[in-house]
Amino acid sequence: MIFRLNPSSGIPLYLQLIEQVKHAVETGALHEGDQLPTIRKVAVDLVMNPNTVVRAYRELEHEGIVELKHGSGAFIRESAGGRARVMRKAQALMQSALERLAPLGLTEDELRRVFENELAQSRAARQLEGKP
Amino acid sequence: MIFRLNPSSGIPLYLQLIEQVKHAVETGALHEGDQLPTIRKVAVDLVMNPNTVVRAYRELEHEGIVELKHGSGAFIRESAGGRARVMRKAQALMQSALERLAPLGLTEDELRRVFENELAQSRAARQLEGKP
DNA sequence: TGTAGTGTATCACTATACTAGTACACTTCG
DNA sequence: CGAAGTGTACTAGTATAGTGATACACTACA
Repeated sequence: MIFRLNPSSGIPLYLQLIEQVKHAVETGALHEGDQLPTIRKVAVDLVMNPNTVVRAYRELEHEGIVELKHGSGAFIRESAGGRARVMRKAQALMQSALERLAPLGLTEDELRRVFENELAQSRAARQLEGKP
Repeated sequence: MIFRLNPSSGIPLYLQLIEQVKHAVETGALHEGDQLPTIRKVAVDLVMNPNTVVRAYRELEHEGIVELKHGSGAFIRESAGGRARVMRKAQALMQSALERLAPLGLTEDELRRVFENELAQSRAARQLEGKP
C-alpha cells in the first residue's frame, strides 16, 4: 500500500487517505489481515503530521474497515472482504442507473440533489415500517 | 412561499432556504415568474441577517433558478418549469435504482460513496469522448 | 528485560464557512 | 420628483474543520 496525495485538490488530506484505503480494499489490492503502512511512515513519506494519518485510520476503524492494535499496527478487518464484493455489485447497479439518468442532461449537483432526496425518502419510509 | 427553518439541525440556514425554494419549484408550489418573498421580509420573519438570505438567493440565481431584479424583487426564472419536470423524472429513476440497491444492505454513507465513485467515473468517460 | 517500533492523547495554530452589522443604489409609483 | 421598498456591497466577528507539535503508553522481539 502506497499513498498518492494531491495537496492542491482542496480535498482534505485525511479524506484522501481514507478514500485510497477503501479503494484498495474494494479492488483487492488490500486483503483481510494485511497491515497498513505505519502512521509515522505515512507521515514522513508524505511530509505531513502524524495526527492527520491518525484521523484517517481512526475513521476507517470507526467504519469497521480497519483494526488498530496499540503497539503493533493497523490492519484490514476480517469482514472487509465481503464488504468489497458487495460494494462492487452496488457499483455496477449504480452505473446502470446513471446511464439511464444521463439522457436527462442534469448537472452533477442536480444529480446529487436527486440522490440525496431519494435517500431521505427511503430513510423516512424505513422509519415508518415499525411504527403502525 | 413561506419558509420553515430548523436552526438546530446543523444545516446552514442559507442551504435550508435554497433547498426549500428548489423543492417548491419542483412540486409546483412556485411557478415561473412568481415573486419570492423579499430579502428583508424573510430576514425579519425568521430573525436572521439579510445577508444570509442574500446568499441563498444569489446561489439560486447562479444555478439559473431565480432572477434577482435590483430594486424590484426576486423571481422564479422562466426556464424553471422545464427543469422541474426533468427533476421529477430523474427522481423516479433514482428511486427505482435505490430500490434495487436496498437489498445489499449498505449504509447511507456507503451508498454516497458508490454514487460519487460512479459520478467521477462517468465524468472521466465524458472527458475522453472529445480527445482521441 | 530493555529497546525499537507501534498507536494514543493533549494542546495549539490557521484557514475557511457561516452569520451578522451597516451603509449604498436602483425601481416603482403616487 | 421623492419616498418607500427593493436588491447590493463592504466589513467584521465567531465557530468549526483541518492540520501541526510534542509527549505518552503499549507490544513485540532480540
